Order: sequence, then C-alpha cells, then structure tokens
Amino acid sequence: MNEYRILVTDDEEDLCEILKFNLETEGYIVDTAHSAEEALALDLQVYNLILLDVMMGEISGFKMASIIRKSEHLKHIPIIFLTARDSENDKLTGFNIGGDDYIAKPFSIREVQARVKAILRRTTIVEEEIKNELRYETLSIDLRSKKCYIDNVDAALTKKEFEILRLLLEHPRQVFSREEILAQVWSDEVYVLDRTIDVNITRLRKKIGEYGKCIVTRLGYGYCFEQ
Amino acid sequence: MNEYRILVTDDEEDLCEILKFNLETEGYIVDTAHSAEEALALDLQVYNLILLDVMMGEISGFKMASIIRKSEHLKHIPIIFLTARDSENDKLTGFNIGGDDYIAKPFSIREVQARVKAILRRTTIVEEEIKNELRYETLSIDLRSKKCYIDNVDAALTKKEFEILRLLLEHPRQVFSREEILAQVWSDEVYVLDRTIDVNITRLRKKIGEYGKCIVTRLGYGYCFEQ
DNA sequence: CATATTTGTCATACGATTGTAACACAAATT
DNA sequence: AATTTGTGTTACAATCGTATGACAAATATG
Repeated sequence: MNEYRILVTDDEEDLCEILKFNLETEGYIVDTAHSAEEALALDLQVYNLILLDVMMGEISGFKMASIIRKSEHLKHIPIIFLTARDSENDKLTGFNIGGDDYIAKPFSIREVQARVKAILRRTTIVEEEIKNELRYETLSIDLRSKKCYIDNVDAALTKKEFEILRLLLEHPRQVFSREEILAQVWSDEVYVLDRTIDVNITRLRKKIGEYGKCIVTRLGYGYCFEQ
Repeated sequence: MNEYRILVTDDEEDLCEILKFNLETEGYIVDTAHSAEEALALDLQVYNLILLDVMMGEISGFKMASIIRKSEHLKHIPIIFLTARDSENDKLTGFNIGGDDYIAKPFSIREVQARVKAILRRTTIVEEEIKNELRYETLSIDLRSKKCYIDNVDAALTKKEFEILRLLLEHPRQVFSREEILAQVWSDEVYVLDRTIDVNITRLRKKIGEYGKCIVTRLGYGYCFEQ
C-alpha cells in the first residue's frame, strides 16, 4: 500500500535504466518502456506516476499524454515530462496537455527524485481527502464506512474504539486528557468513569497490533498518537 | 473557531458562484472577486485561503500572487491557482511564485474541495504547532504534546517538571515564589512542603542539561528563568 | 425474546512519579 | 568567625496512575 508504481517511458534505453535504478533505491517499483507504442500496450492503470519523454519515435510523449488524459481510467495519473533543455514551447504544451511537472534534460537524479516525491505526496494527500480517510503508514481509517484497516485488512473496531482512534489520528502528537476524550467520544451521554477509557484504549491497542504502540500513555496527562 | 474564510477570484462569474456554493456546503465562508483589482481592494488578511484564476483582465493571477507574497501581513496565506489547460499563458514558470497548489480547468468540484481541505489542514497544523510552542535557543516545549525538546531530542520530563518549566518559560525573568509555583503547578491538590519544589527543580535542571543553569535561584524569593 | 456483541465496572498488580527526610553546603547576618 | 537562614542533593518510601483480566450490564441483532 505504501508502494508506488512508476512507469518510465523513454527511447534511450540507458537513460531508462539509470532512472529505474535510482528510483528503485527510493523504494518505488519501476517499469520501463522504450516507445509510446510499448507503453500503451501495458495496463497503465496500475501506475501511480508516469515519466514521459517528449521526443520519441512514431508517437510523441505529448501525443501519448493526451491519449492518457482522454481515458476515464487513466486521466488522473500524474505525468512528468522529460525533454531537451527548456524550449519554452514544449513546456507550454506540456502543461496545456495536463502534465503535472516538467523536467529538462540533462537533469540531476536528485532533481528527478525530488519532483517525483513531491508529485506523489501531493496526489496521495488529495486522494485521501477525496476518499475521506486518515492514514498512518499501513493503518488507515475510512470515515465513511467507519472501518479501520491494517494492511488492507479490516481490524473490526467497535464504535467506541473507532471514535477514539479517529480523535487521536486527527490530531497526531496532541495529548488528550480523559476529560477531552470523554467529551469527544462519549459527548453528552451518560456518565462513565475515567477508568473506562483505559479499558477501551487497551482493547483498541490489542486490535490494531503493532500500531498499538503508537497510542502512547502520557502519565498524568492522557493519551496521544505518536508518529 | 473552525470557520475558514476563502476568497475566490475569477473573472468568470458563473464559475465563482459554483465554487462559492460548493465550498459553502463544506462549511467555509466564501467571498468572491471578479478581478485582481477588486480582490486587492478587500482586506485580504481575513482569508485563510485564496483561490486564484491565472488568466484575468488587467492584473493576472500570478501578478496578484506575487503582490500578496510581498506583503508581510499576507504572505503566509496559501494560494491555489486555477489554470486553464488550453490557455496561451506564457507565465507558467510563475508557479515558482509560491502557489501552494494548482488546479487545471475544467476541474471536478470534488477535486477542488479535496485540495482546499488538504491545504487548510496542512496550514492549520503548522500554525497550531507554532502557536503552541515556547522556545529558548534550542530548548523548546510543545504545549500540545507536553514534551520538551533539547536540540530536537525529547528530554522526557514528567508532568510536574514540565509544568514548572512551562510556568517559568512563559514568564522569563519573572521570579516565582514557592507559593506561586505551588498554586500554579499543584493548584488545589493536596498540601505539599515547600521543599518539594526544590527537589523537583533539581530533577528538572538535571534533565535539561546546560539549560539547567537558566533556572536561577533567587535567594529568599524563589526561582526564575533567565535568558 | 433469545442471543451475540459491545460497553462499563471492579479488583488487582505493577511501575513511574512524586514527596519527604536527612544531610551537606552556600549565602546572609550578626 | 559564628550563627542563622536558605538551598542542593541523594536515597528511600508513599502515592499515584495505568494495564489488564474477569465479570456484569447494556445494547444491538436476528
């Protein structure tokens, strides 16, 4: 779930390999294609990002990008164009087609890594907002279905457990006193003892496995989700 | 308190209204302006976010953004650019001006809502963190996480230690008598001896290393944090 | 209405925090 | 210099705060 798939499309095979190697050291899964035709034959929707050379054989990068942008299943995939040093026109065309970024050759590997990271971060934040989920590593909670997943497996939290986790996850690093948790999670319901929270925290911790350690007890203060 | 004000600036009045309506359903307070001139006449510092069309009459969105970025009172306000994909705008490099995000037209309302939410959350988290921090050189305390860091390393203070340090740090150079410290930190809890404070001060000093010297004893008066 | 699930309370055990006492030392006062 | 007063420091004990299992009450579900 934390793994991003990237497709590198460039007719220079050496360059493809350099990019592949350097992006893989960053933890991405990288495939390569050496022409637009080859790329379009792949199942593109598995990719989270496409690096696309502008100048390629029969079908140019721009042409390929516009094909992608016309496909319902693919149009959301961010595209970074690679092209020969700033011809302002190319840059314009690139953005017009809907490229998300643009890197001029020759480029530094560092620059590519940075831009890739920035784009992926931006798009995943937005995707999470659209899906209404909160996430920390492979722990995610879906605010619509009120479910908590760990490695995409439902942790089967009860209502109280879910609401406590939600509160903590919405404000990471902030310590919540028992009074605050009571006010937020139990709201104006009947009175319950402070100790009740401890018990619910214990149950929650047990259900979320390793992530249970992220719910930290701050002695005398309360509880807190630590990243 | 949870109300965010957003300014939408676009010369297409219909689009402004659509955005206004859809952002208001999300609970934001939305104003609109139909030109940069109109927008700049407003008291911009009340806004938490500005949505800015790039292509507008006399003053472009980029121009307006750079004006905002040059103002001390406004430069922190996040800006999301709205750009037309088919525009001939030759200032795309202006993304360097300091936009926080950009959205290409035509866009889905969902996408706009998501990006707005993402940006606002990000900026408020940062603001909260700044607001809730007390700092002296490389010693900092975070009032939300109740933690004290020295050179970004957690000093692992206990509750009493933290609360004493907080009191002193909130009023540097002010001498606090033991009675005052008791009242502030122990409040109406059980009685404890004056000497208890000495011991806690000693423990605190030990934990904050070199900064321990900043907690100065004023003989016959009490303690004080000296910068 | 019966059953399953969730939630709350109690009792106990354990460890961290905090308070106290005792002594050593420093500063002020005589 | 002697005395008084105030503070630093250590060690130890008391207290406090929390984790957790077991059970009961409440709530949801069929």
